[in-house]
Formats: sequence, C-alpha cells, structure tokens
Amino acid sequence: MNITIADIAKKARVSRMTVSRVLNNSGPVASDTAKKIKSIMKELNYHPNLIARSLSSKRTMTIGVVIPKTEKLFLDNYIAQILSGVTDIAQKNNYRITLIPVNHSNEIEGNYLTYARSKLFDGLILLKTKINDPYLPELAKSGFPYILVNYRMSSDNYNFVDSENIKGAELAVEYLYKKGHRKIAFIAGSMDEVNAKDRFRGYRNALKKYGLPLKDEYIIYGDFNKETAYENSTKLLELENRPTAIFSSDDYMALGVIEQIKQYYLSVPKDIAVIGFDNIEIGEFSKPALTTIKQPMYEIGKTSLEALIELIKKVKRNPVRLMLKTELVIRESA
Amino acid sequence: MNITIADIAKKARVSRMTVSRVLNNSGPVASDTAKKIKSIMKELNYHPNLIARSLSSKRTMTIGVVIPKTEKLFLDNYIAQILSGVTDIAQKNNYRITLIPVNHSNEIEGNYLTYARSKLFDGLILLKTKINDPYLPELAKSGFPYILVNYRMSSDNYNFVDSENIKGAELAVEYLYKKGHRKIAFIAGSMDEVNAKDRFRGYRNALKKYGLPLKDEYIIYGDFNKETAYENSTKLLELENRPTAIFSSDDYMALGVIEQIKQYYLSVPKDIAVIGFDNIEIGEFSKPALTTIKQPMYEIGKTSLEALIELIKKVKRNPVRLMLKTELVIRESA
DNA sequence: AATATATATGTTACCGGTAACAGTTATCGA
DNA sequence: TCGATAACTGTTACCGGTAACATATATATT
Repeated sequence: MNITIADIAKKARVSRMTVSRVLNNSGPVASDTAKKIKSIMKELNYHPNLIARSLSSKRTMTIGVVIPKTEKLFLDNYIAQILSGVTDIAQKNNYRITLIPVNHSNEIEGNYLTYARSKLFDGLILLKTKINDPYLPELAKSGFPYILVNYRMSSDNYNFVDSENIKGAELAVEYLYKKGHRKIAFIAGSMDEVNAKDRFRGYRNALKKYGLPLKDEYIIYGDFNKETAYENSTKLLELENRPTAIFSSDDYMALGVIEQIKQYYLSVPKDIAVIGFDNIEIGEFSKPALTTIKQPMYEIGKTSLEALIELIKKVKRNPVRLMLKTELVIRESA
Repeated sequence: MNITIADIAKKARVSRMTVSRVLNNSGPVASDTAKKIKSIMKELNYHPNLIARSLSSKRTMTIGVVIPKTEKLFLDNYIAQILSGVTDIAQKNNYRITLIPVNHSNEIEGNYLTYARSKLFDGLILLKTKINDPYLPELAKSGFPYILVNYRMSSDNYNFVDSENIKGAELAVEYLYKKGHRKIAFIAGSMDEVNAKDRFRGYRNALKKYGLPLKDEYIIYGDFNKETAYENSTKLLELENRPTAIFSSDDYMALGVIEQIKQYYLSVPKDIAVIGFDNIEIGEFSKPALTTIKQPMYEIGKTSLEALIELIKKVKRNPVRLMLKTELVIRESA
C-alpha cells in the first residue's frame, strides 16, 4: 500500500492542499499545523509521487540530453566532458538529466520532437546535431526550451552554445605556418556537422591569409573517427609531395593519423607535425603528446544548461547565441 | 493548446479507450477504426503525454542510475565505461536512463530511497556504493528492483554484479612475484568500498601464498584518487627498505604513483614496477603504458542492466549475484 | 470600531492517460 | 439455429498530486 497525500491529510485532519503546501513550502501554513503534518509524514514514511506532481504542475525538473545513438557513448571523451558540465549545473539547480539516444534515420518514432512533446522534460540539450536535421525547424518553432551544443547558425534564430571553431582552426594553421610549415594537410570531420564545416573554413581562411594554395590532395575525410582517419591518411602519406604538417579536425582522428604515420616509419613531429582539435583527455598521455586546439567542452556543457534553465524560467528569451573561446595547447606532436 | 487522447477520440467518434488501444497495440481494434484514428493522430500532430501514461500505468520505462556526487562525473573513466554498458542495454530495451547524483551526507532529502519511492523509475542501478550505506537495508527490504554495481556481500541477500576483485588482486601480486619481486607494496583505495577491501584481501592472500611478510609500511592509502596517491606514495619512496614493486588498487592511483616515482628520478619498471587495476582508457597511452588488472567495466554495466530488467519484469527473483572475470593486461609498467 | 490586510485553510476542478470490467456484435461449430 | 467464443468498443473509476479561487479568522491601521 502506498501512502499518499490524502492519508497524511486525513490523519492530520486537514485538507490535502495544506499537506501539499507543507511539502512545497508554498503558501502560508501555521507552524503547529506544519509540525504536525511533518511528523505524520515521517511516521508513515511518506514520499511524494513525483509523477503525479509533474502531471499536475507541468514541471518535471528533468532535462533531456539528446545524443546520436552510438555504441559506447561515454567513451567519447567529447561527450563525457560536455556531460560533465551539464550534470554539474543540473545538480546545482536540482534538475535531473535523462539521456535520449536517437537515430538519425527517418523514423518518426523515437525522434526528439516526440520527447519535446512528451512532457517528460522541461527542456532539451542537443549534442552532435546534423546540419540538415529534419526536426530542428519544428523544434525551434514549437517554443519548447532547447539549446544546441556546438551548432552555430548565422541565418536562423536557433539557440546554441558553440566555440569559436573557425578562429581555432585558423590558430592551428597559423601555428604550423609559423613553425615553418608550408605543406599543410587537413583531415575533415563529418561534413554534416556545423563544427566540421567551420574548422574547414578556418583552415581555408588561414591558407589564404598566408598565401598558401588550397590543394584537393591535401584534404581527406575522417568522419570524426579514429579508425577512418587511420585508413584514409595513407592517401596523404603516399603522396609524391607529402605534407610536412597535418591539421586534424579532432583529436581522435589526429591519434589515428599519428598511428598511421608510425606505420610508415616516419616520426612525429620531425617528419610530419600533427595538430588536433578538442583537447581530449588522452591527448596529454599519447606518444607524442598531442598539440591541439582546446575547446572548453566542460564549460560548453555548463553554459548550455545555464542558458537552458534561463529559457525555462523565462529569464531569458530566444535566441540564445553564445560563443566560447578556443586556444592553442602546445605539446609534442607539432 | 495541447492535443490529447480525448480530442482524437472525439474527432474519430470513438471512446478514449479505443484510441489508447491503438496507441499501445493493446487489445483488439478493427483495422478501419485503427486506420482512421492513426490518420487523425497524424493530422492533429498528436504526441502522448508520457507523464500521464506513467501515472496511470505505473511504469516509466526509466532507470535511475545513482552515482555519488563528484565534480566532473564523466571524466572518471570507470563511470564512463559502466554507463556505456548500461546505456547500450537501455537503448535495446527502450528504457531511458536518468542520472541521480547523491551525497553521502546524512541528508534525508536527496537520498536514493526517496527516488525509489518517487515512482519516477522502474528500477535503480547503484554505483560506488559504500559498505556502510545507511539506506541499503531499507532498499533491499522494500522490494523495489535494484542492482548494486561492483558491490559484493556474502552475508546478505543483496542484488549485485561485481567482478572478481580478490582473484584479480591475487593475479597482480602473483605476476609481480613471478617477475622476481619480493618487496611488493600496496596502494589501498577507499576502504569504505567493498572493492577496495577485496583488492586488499587479494593482496594479503597472495603474500601469504608466497610466504611474503605483510608489512604495514608497505601499505598506503590513496582513496581511489590520483592526487592523494601521488602525495602519499612519497612514504613508500622514502623508505630505507624501498619496495621494488607497487600494486595499486586502481589505475588512477597507479598513474599518480608513477608520476611521483618520476619525481624521485627513478624509473618504471626498472627501479620500481607498478601495476594497476581497472584498465582505464588512458592506461594504454600513458608513459610507460600501464600494466593492470582488467575488470570488464563495460560488461559489468551491460550485465547489471540486463539483470535489473529481468527483476523488473519478474523473470528473475532476488537475489541476483553475478561475478565477472578479471584478467591481467601486461604492458610496460610492470 | 470599522476597514483593510495578512494569515491560515478549504473546495473544486483538472492534469491525460490506463486498468478492469461490461456490453455488443460478429463468427463459428455442432 | 442456437449457444459459445472471439472481436470490438464503451463505461467507470482511479493514478496522486497542484492551480486557482474562495472563505474564515487574526492582526494592523486609522
């Protein structure tokens, strides 16, 4: 048998509403009454039914975090760091975090719009959203509170928290240039993500700035995936006119490339310098330690949820557009 | 305005119940009726209110994962790997995962019992539970489905999924012994966790087996924390009779110890061999690469949720007691 | 003392579903 | 052709809270 607010009310000879007031510290209750009610709640070991509360109050104190379905989700250090920031802020504000893995297939069921309308969440945080995501326009129109993480849109009025990917990529190439490199290759990420495009843009910007040619053969695609980068980087290494430096759109791909370079008995950074992007945890420990562009993933997570909570509480209004700084972290690989 | 089941029912000139049946594929509905209802649902862009459904059906399809509150939760690779396993199984079974960070203070509010009774979750997975956790007996009595991860209790009838920590620790010491080491020190974890005690037990067992003395001065405490291990390991390194090998209860502490050893201008493994426990991701990349006892964290996560789901569905009954194997991973540090 | 105001409590209605049971009609077997 | 069974649909009640408004009493104000 479950103890409900009605049981408490009956035993205390008050209305359910008074019990509810004690429970939520909402509205005035005489201190004697409150004391009595509290002691009865303890005596009967009462715990509120939060589902019932949510149905009535239309608040769940729960944030949904939408993440593209992949195996071994948390082993992606990018996601782990973002989530660390998100959960820290959630704790401080008494929100719970629920994970919503979604496919990018065209299924109607299981897409995050269903969740936005499910009343399960007060707001959504979206990670790794694709550029042409079909549900995004409707989400934006719906008025439901949400924040896109690492997704920048100049034209539309989407809410996002991003880091300065273009500038970061420019920094990377600039650093290589100043180290004397003139043959700088690029490993692109998944070009259906805004990030990946921005980093490519930064690469092109920097080449232009320093008067270096943009060569197709110096550009390969790694899909933000270590293994793919490992495979495809052979193309670069087999080139007659081999690059002396490689800028990789993310650290995992950089690690893959370095692994491949070792297969060719070449040395990093002596024969080929490699610079990554993100600053994942193992970059510090890999051999050689990874030089990279740090984007503040933990802070992105924190900032995203902070902004989302303000949207939920209507402290702030759409659109939210925040850009965090990227910076160069020099280690050994370049 | 929100579209509800009543709106659909009205428009389709059927009862709400019939709509509900279509929604859940429960009970028979004439195919014409179903078709009509479905098309109206699409037309009106209906999405079910899952909170209302949960209140009525007493199911939430959500699992709570209880984790002790720490900053940067996911940067702990142990937790990340466990969660990876848990979320993978959750996806396959259409369960959602909600994170419940809790303090170990004596607060009544915010402990997981409140959540077990909140109706928010169909079951709980508990990580890093302390030996003397005050709420555990009540949880076990309550009949609410739960699984303790990495928590073994011989005496009581708790549900747990653990790995063979004692055997793993024995393996570690055995390996060191066979490498010729006779002066083997031990870094203990948080002794309020079952794991830590078991690993200590394994260490003692192995010493005994090989006729080595158990010396107090060879045992230091690192609290499963890299920094603490770094600090405290000086005690070992300053000993007159310095150990030639160190078995650390977890990898993070092992990394801390190695860092300290470097401060003393000693070499790993030549001067001092170090072996860890867990097999965290960066162990493979650290210098020297970490020799360690692997516990199958990802599998532990999977197995835990699989077992929990069986408890929820009453396929299985309490107690659940599962032990997964540990194994030696030889790299460079020992 | 009359009125305004704050404090304390109660009443009513509703949040949006589903379980359990009860009919009604269609189908089938003997 | 009748009764049994299956297929389909409906009715009623309830899940356990809170919002919004109403009322009653106590206190302050002039």
